[in-house]
Amino acid sequence: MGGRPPGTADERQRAIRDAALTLFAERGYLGTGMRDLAEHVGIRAPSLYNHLGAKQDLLREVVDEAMAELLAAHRAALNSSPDVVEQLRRAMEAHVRYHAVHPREVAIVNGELRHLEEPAHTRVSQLRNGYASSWTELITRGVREGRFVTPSPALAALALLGIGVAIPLWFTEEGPFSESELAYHYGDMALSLLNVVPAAVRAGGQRPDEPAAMLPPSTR
Amino acid sequence: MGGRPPGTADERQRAIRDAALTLFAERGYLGTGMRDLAEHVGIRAPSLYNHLGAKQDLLREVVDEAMAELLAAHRAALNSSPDVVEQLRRAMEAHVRYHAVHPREVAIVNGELRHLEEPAHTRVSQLRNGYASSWTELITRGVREGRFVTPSPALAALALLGIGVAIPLWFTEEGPFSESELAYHYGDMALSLLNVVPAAVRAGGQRPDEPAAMLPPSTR
DNA sequence: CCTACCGATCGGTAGG
DNA sequence: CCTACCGATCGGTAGG
Repeated sequence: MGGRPPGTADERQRAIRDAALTLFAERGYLGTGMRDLAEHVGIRAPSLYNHLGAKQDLLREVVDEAMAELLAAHRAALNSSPDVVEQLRRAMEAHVRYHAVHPREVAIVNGELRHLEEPAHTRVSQLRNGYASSWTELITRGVREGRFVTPSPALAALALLGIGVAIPLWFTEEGPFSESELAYHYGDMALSLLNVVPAAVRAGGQRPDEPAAMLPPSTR
Repeated sequence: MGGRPPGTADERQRAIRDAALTLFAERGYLGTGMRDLAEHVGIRAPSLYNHLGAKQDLLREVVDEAMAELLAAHRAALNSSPDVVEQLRRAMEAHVRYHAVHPREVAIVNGELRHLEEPAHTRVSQLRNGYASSWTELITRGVREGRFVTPSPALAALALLGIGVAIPLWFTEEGPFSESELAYHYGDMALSLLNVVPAAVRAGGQRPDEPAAMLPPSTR
């Protein structure tokens, strides 16, 4: 059975996956050798092939898991409330929280996707496009309901997505903000960017597309 | 003197630089071989070394030029007006415009910087940090003057930077927006995100940190 | 899990 | 500008 440092085959596989996450994020997919990966885990390179079929499998598994978790958090945010403003806030918090908590996954999904072979590349690209479309649809609905004021829901969606995407780029050297501070403040910023019209104002009978009193920076 | 397809040595050097820009952006620094570069230019790989010292030189030159142009556009925006709101708008427009017009340079600066060797890596990293600091200082000044309302100038700065950084990521397949539309709309969004207080409201004697009437989406 | 090793490809040089 | 070629390193396999 298993030796001492190794542990079970399952633990090994998780250790390899974690090493891939760290090294692919730090050095890139092409910049990471199987020998680097093996050394990180404490074995020799050929032994890795007892746990995986090819280097490419590691990239695919890491990217698949990352996309699944991001999309699950997004769906949960959308299901958390019937109110479009609250949905937007929670979706932004989930987006920011994911990017802050999973910098390695984000770096890989945003930077190494081109090294993902077909058919996985096309499949993951469609998931990403679907994510962006969901944001555009959410904002479009908010505009239709008179709660958001923005000239282009698609551009606003890309702006909000970009805010999250950049987090790991600028926070490589452990910044001064916690994950929750980031989520909270960026949630507010998303509402500011969309010029949110408070429900009370709408109910008060003002025309929705008229400039309305601004929310204070924090609504909690 | 020069043959026909080649042209002058200077034209060759520019052609090589342009091929590096395209290929480093598309396939990454490590994913681009000297043979790929040579083929793109129409010569054999060893002949490249009549025009450059090493592959690394190409990366350094591309990154240096990109940073210089971005920073020059940023300084021009800051010098365009004494008004902090106008400075912010123009800085955002310059930021967005650069990222929309130079997707290859942006992809390389944001994705391949880790392959830049010292001392260039440290030097360029400092330029980037200086750029981010300039944004934070601009927003801090706007808050101090009562023109912006935001709980953290640093986080707001990172958000605005992120909006630009993501543009080439999501616009790989030629989107439906022009460079000028992007700059214009994102300029507005930046002002919304910062809860801009119009100069007229300030002059009217309201307390600067009190929630004020919101600007309409476009101020032009 | 290891050692030994393979064919391919890499950046770059020699020499003209 | 070319052909010929070098040493190093790559992902992966053989065989136990």
